[in-house]
Amino acid sequence: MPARREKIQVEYVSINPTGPMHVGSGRNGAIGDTLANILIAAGHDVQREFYINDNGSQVHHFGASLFARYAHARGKDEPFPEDGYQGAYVAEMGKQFAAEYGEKFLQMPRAQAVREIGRAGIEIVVTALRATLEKMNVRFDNWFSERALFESGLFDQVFQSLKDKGLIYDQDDATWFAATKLGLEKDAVIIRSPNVIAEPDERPTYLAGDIAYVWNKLAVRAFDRAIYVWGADHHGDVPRVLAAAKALGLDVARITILIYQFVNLKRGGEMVRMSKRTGEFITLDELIDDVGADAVRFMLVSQSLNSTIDFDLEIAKQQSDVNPVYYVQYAHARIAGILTHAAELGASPQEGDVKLLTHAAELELIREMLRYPEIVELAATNLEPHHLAHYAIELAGTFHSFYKQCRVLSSDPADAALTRARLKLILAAKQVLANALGLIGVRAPETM
RNA sequence: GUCCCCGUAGCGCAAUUGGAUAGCGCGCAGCCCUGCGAAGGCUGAGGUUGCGAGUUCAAGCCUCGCCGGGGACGCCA
Repeated sequence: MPARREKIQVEYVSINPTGPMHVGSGRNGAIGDTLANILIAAGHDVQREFYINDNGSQVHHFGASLFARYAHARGKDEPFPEDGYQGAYVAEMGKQFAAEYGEKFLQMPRAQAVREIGRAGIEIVVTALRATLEKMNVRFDNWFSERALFESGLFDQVFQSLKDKGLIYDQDDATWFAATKLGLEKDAVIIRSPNVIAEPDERPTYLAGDIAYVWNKLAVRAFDRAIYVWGADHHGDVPRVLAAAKALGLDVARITILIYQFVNLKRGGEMVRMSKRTGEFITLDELIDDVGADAVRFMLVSQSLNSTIDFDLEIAKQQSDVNPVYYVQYAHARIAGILTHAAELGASPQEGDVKLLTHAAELELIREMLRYPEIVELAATNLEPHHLAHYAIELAGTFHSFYKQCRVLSSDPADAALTRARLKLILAAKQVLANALGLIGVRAPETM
């Protein structure tokens, strides 16, 4: 148990809901969800959150792309936006909308149509994201809308607060956050110039949302701690958010932004170039269907956040041995098999006397099980989910070794007491394996 | 140019925050199923932890400098 039960929010995935997930987001989900599980196991009060970027320019871009595809599907001539989303899924959605809504979006002013179709599209994508994440056992307690930060007036409030502190200024028609006054190297635009974007509600940059959001987390909702899971490409944003939080009077020690490195997809050693434009794009969904949810999740969570993951499709598919998740699951299923057999024989772990467990392999297994709480605490303290995966492998190995050396079931009545003791032992081992796998979000199967 | 991550056995990765003989999986050379699941167990080969200095009783881990790989430095998300 921790010294103090903290109210912790873990926010993860939070990708733009404008397209399917790729493997990197899968890593984010595996990390975040596992971390949340671990913190709960360590005795904390945890809330899991997905931040939906449903505000501003990305909705516009997505909406404009979708509108164009929709219009085409209705036989109308509509120019496709230059920086639009070219993925086939957008065209597919455009067709769906054409069938479902008919002329509806063509009968309203274009700006309104783009906005409405964009929002409708995002809703559909979010539903799809949710389904993909569910497959991987990645769950959330709350889906938080970025737009709400602006519509509720919270952004205006923190903006004013920064302004009062002299940290906001206008230049080149844009509004800037004076990060240099807080020791950073550059200032950053917080509200874009009208020359760049016409629609007022699309002018706030991501930084604007991030600042309002951190205030919402720590001041409004009063979490003791806010943990973010971000990809390496966002590491440059960290100092700005922290600086802004500090300027608002928040204790930055309550904020932890975890940065994980990229996932490279490979096929037989060759890098698979992921490009939304060219269409050579392997979605997380396809990967899960191909490789299996347990294998994908285990792989993504078993490596330290600091190391880049090379995910080779050939290896992951063809040689399942390469993925130790089966090794661990096999240990669990093996125990389940013995227990089933034991029940058939009428043997029971009831009243098993652990004092009879004196074999070196038995003691080793007990020792390994006793490490579990220590590992959970280590992972919770350091926010390092990968320890659980490695521990699970080691526990499975210890069990397999025990299994070879010590027979559990015996038909000899003279062994009855030892059998009960060993049944008790493996029942415990099964539970610990299931617990470890549960934290990782991987199934603990009774049979394989 | 500045900043972040990585470099550990042929390959993929660990190493409980600086501690004793650096571990695990795959692969490789062998061995073990006429009794509980061989998706398993056992034995063996394979390491100057990228290179060079430094700090320390002690460095894979900390500091500095190189080399190599990846990422970030937008009125993009």
